[in-house]
Order: sequence, then C-alpha cells, then structure tokens
Amino acid sequence: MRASDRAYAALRDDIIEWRLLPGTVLAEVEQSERLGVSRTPLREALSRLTAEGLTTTAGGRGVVVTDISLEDIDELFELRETLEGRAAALAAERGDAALFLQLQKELLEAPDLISGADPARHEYYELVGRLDEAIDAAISNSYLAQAMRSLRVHLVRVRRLAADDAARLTAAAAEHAAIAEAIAARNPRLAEAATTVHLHRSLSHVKATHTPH
Amino acid sequence: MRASDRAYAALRDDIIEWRLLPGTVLAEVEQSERLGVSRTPLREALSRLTAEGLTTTAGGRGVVVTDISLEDIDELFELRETLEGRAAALAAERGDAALFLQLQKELLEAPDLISGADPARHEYYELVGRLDEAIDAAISNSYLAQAMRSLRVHLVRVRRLAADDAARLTAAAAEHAAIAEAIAARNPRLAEAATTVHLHRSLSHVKATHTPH
DNA sequence: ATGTCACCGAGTGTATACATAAAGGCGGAT
DNA sequence: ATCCGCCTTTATGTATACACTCGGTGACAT
Repeated sequence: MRASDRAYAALRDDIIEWRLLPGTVLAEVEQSERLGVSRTPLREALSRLTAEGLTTTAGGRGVVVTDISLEDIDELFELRETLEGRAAALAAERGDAALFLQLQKELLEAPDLISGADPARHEYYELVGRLDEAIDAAISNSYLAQAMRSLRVHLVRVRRLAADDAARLTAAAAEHAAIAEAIAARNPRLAEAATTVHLHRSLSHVKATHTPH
Repeated sequence: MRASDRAYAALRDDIIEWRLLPGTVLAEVEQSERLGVSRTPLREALSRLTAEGLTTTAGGRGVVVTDISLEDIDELFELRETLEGRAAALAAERGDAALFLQLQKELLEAPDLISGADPARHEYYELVGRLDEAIDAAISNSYLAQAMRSLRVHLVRVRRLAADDAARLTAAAAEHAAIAEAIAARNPRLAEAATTVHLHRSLSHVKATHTPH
C-alpha cells in the first residue's frame, strides 16, 4: 500500500472520528512525522482531503480541519434528500426486485441485532451499508453514485455527533425496510417518499441529540 | 500564481477543449517539460483533475484522459436534472425576485446578441453564466452549489461536442428566460418544470448534433 | 518453433534539499 | 509609551535525486 494512501486513510479517520477537531491546523512536517511518511505523500493526502471538503486551505498558511455547523447539517440533508430521493426512485425503476425483497426481510429482523451487544450492532451498520450499495448499483449512474459517495463522508462525520441509541436505530431499521419494500414493489414515488420520511426523521434525531464540540 | 495552478488550468483547458483526446496518457515527465513546471506541482495538478473525474489513474501506469460516452451523457443529464431542478425550486423559494426579473428581461433580449458576431455571442454565454451564479447564490446551500459546480466541468466538455447553432441558442435563451420568470414569480414547481423542459431539449440537441471523436 | 526466464528500461512513488513568502517579535525612533 | 520597520523564524512551494515496480523484449532451452 502506498504511503500517501496510508496517510490519507489515517487523517480521514482521525477527522471523521473527531479525534482531529475542527480548526486544527495540519502542519506538513508535524503530520508527516506523526504518520511516519515524508512530506510529498502527505501533501497528496491533504489535497485529497481538501477536495472532499474535510479540510480547507487557510490562505497559504496550512490546511485546517473543516467545521460542521448546524446550518451545514441542514444543507447536507437538503442535498441528501435531493440525491437519495432520486436514487431511490431510479432504483425502483431499474433495480432487481428479489434483491431488495431480501434486504427488506433482513432489515425487518434487524431489531434483534440492535438490542444485542456491540459486535451485533456493527453487523447492523453493515446491513444498512449493503442497502446503500444495492441502490448505488441499481441506479447504474456513476455520476449520481459518485455524488452520493462524496456526500456520505460528511454524513458519517455528522452521525458521530448524534447519540445512536437503540430506540432510534430500531425506528431507522423500519424506515430502511420501508424504502427497500417500495423499491422491491417497483414504486418510484413511494420509494422517494419513504426516503424523504426517513431523512427527515434522521435529521430531527441528529438535531435533537446534537452534542456541540 | 503557483506553478501547480498554472499546470492544472492548462491541462484542464486542454481536456475541456478536446485538445487532449480521451485515452491520452499524461506522463509526468513529458507533461512537466511541456508545461515548464517540475514533477511535484504537476502531480498535484493531475490529482485535482482525477478528483474531478477528468482523468483516471490507469493502475499505477500514469493517468489517462477520461472518455465521455453516450451513456455518460445520459447519466450526466440525469444528475443535472436532479440537482438543477431542485436548485431552481429552492431559488424560487429563497431568491431575490427583482434580480431574476432583471435576468429574465436581459434573456428575452438575448436573440439580438446571438444573431450578431462572435464577440456578442460570448456576451450571451456570460449572461447564462450570470443566471447560474444567481441561482447558486439564491439557494444558499454550499454543498448543493459545490455538486453543481463539479458537474458543470463535465457539461462544458459535452457542450463542445455539439454544434451550438443560432437556432438552438435562441430557443435556449427563451427556456432560460422561462426559468428566470418562474423563479421571479416565486413558483418552485414551475421553476423545476421549466428546468426539466430546458434540460431535455438541451439533451436532445446534444444527442442529435453529436459529433463522435 | 514455442514457451519460459532473466535482464533492461521507463515511469511512478518517495524522500529530501533548497527557495520563498508571510507572520511575529524586537528594537529604535518619534 | 507607542508605532513603524526590519529581521528572524517557520511554514509552504518547488525541484531533483533515488528507489522500486511493472512491462517488454530477447535469448536460451526443450
């Protein structure tokens, strides 16, 4: 694995997991020594992070970790509603019904995973990830898929701000199941509506349990 | 201006204007000598281009200029319809009516510019650019604006494939005027519909006059 | 004649040295 | 005492040298 990839992955994780807080300046020599790589691959990693919007160049004086304000969260979910709503509708038109029926079945059994211990909860997140991937594949539109992928990076960061308690996760699983059901039923408008409902609930929960840093 | 910025701008222009054709391998030493910069800033330029999707890394064997197939154009316009439709609706809700009324007025006079010589035609493109910027500003959503900006790079490239004759430009000006009018009238659904109509006409024209490379 | 192995070359990935610019501190002058 | 200017320091921006990997080609053996 390339040194620049390792540096990128490490910094990306540190930012997403809020170990590197917003406003932190990422000096090149400092970070290159911390991560054990030279400045050249580190600069490439910082470029990638800046392109994704996780960092911004502070006027030639190093790059700083981007902040996420409450307005940012609103804007993020506005774009998310636009993209994922359309994606769900397209998946309903073009997707494989049997696959989404299977995903719905698994999502309806998800509460068992959520009430369990932490490893099982990890399994739940993996299941939701599989639903995202199935939608990505079903729409067969690489540009739309790319736009959603670049958005999810920021959303993971936001999710770390909220308390994902068992009650919310159980409700979210049911909402995800509804989306999968609508797609399997080949009903674009219902799929889009189910997505809109899920995202609004999700946004309300994030804003309600938001813990400022 | 930094050397990496110059290299990026030069390569970006060469790709958008189809001077560097799809499949061209951009070897680091070759391009760094051609553009008169060292390999380090050139690599940063290539990274940025790859992040934008104008180039792709060919498995550690240099980066190559990305191709745009007919399917890509369909996918591009599908995403564009999603984003710009929503943007027009949001602009109708949040925008400054007087500004868009003024833009509509100018767009209705645009046929005079189009029938004129080339410098006047440039003025028309500038006018359409001002409409885009006005919508970007009106939606006040940096993430959505960013998504549309990254999309426009590819769209400029597609537009260079089509013949923008006076007849099509005149029709496009009227369609743009309809969008501005709907936004000024604070009618989100009409603004979205007008955008959808415009994009479908635009796509049909591109596909009809498409000249393969 | 064909297949395989080894050597060579080209090109990317990385490290480091050097240039340059900006910011902060210190000293002097008013 | 305060303000202006210069100097020093520390950062990024750039260039280049070195390492390493992946193909390609040629020769040799079967």
